[in-house]
Amino acid sequence: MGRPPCCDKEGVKKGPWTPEEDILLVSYIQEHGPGNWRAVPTNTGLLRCSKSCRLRWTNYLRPGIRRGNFTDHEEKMIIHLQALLGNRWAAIASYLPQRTDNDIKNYWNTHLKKKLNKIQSGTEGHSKDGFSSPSQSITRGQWERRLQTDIHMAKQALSEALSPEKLSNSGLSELKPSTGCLSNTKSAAQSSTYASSTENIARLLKGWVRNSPKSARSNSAITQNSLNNMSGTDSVSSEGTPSKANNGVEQSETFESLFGFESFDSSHSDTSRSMSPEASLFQDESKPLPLSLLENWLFDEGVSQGKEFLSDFSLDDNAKFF
DNA sequence: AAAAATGCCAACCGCATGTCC
DNA sequence: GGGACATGCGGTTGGCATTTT
Repeated sequence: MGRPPCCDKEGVKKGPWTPEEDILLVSYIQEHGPGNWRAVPTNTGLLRCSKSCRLRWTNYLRPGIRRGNFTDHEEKMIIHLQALLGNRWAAIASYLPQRTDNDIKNYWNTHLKKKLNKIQSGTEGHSKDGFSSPSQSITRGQWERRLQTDIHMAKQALSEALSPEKLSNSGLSELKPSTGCLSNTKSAAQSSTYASSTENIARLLKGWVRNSPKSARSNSAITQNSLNNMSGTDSVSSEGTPSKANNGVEQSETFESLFGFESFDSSHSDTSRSMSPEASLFQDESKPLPLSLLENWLFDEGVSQGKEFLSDFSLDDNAKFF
């Protein structure tokens, strides 16, 4: 059966975090950087299990998180990615660096699933608008060709995007992690329905990011390790990561191309430009999922449903409903 | 105004996966 | 190679907030 869960210990507190706990956690991470979660409860005196600490940090406290108010574009991204990837929320979140997997999952379960159900039931049997049920969709060969075309275009865009001249022309080389982080934190505080206590913590984090490049760097290493695989790579230099940030922006465009997005909305542009350290790392050239990987996966047996769905549910069609 | 119903989201749980010795 | 431990991920739930009756 394996070992008992870490949270089974007696004296481990559960339930909502208090501002005091948040501050304890943040100040500890400020000093030591994220990671080694096992040691966090002991070293901070928090009566929380390590998992709880990690979750609290990654889903709530870490800088650069944007909360609430999903934009139309984000909605479309999520819908499309969900069709592509299924309920792989962490993978989906890697394409929306400022959103946590938990946030996206919640949003999907509470908003988008219903929306889509409504749409699908409303259009069932009506193939006009190009929105028919999967069972009567175009043939496998047709959608595979369509998909291959998309992927080909995306690859082309990617290679263009990653060409040196494009990278140096993007004007993002002045991007500094701290500024990005600050703006993100600010926007998070503005747009969300945070409890005031959490806003305080956001302010605390602002100061931290500004004052502690070392911490900011370590901080960046926590996000989406499975995808980023950033072990030992100092991806964020003390002066920021112009090239990688650029890659991120361009890759977003590439992804946009893959999905046929016409343009990112302003909020997305802002996100890209004011990217937090971890956000820029998300956008490192090795992540999110490389297209080739996605491509391989797409042609894997198990995802035919998603592909069928995609073939019928293009973003353009979908956009009519949002 | 109060009770009931519904929505929403932070947090928990347990399994999967990665890493280290 | 394999066991123990640490971390990540996705599904689920508890409880607060909001809306409806």
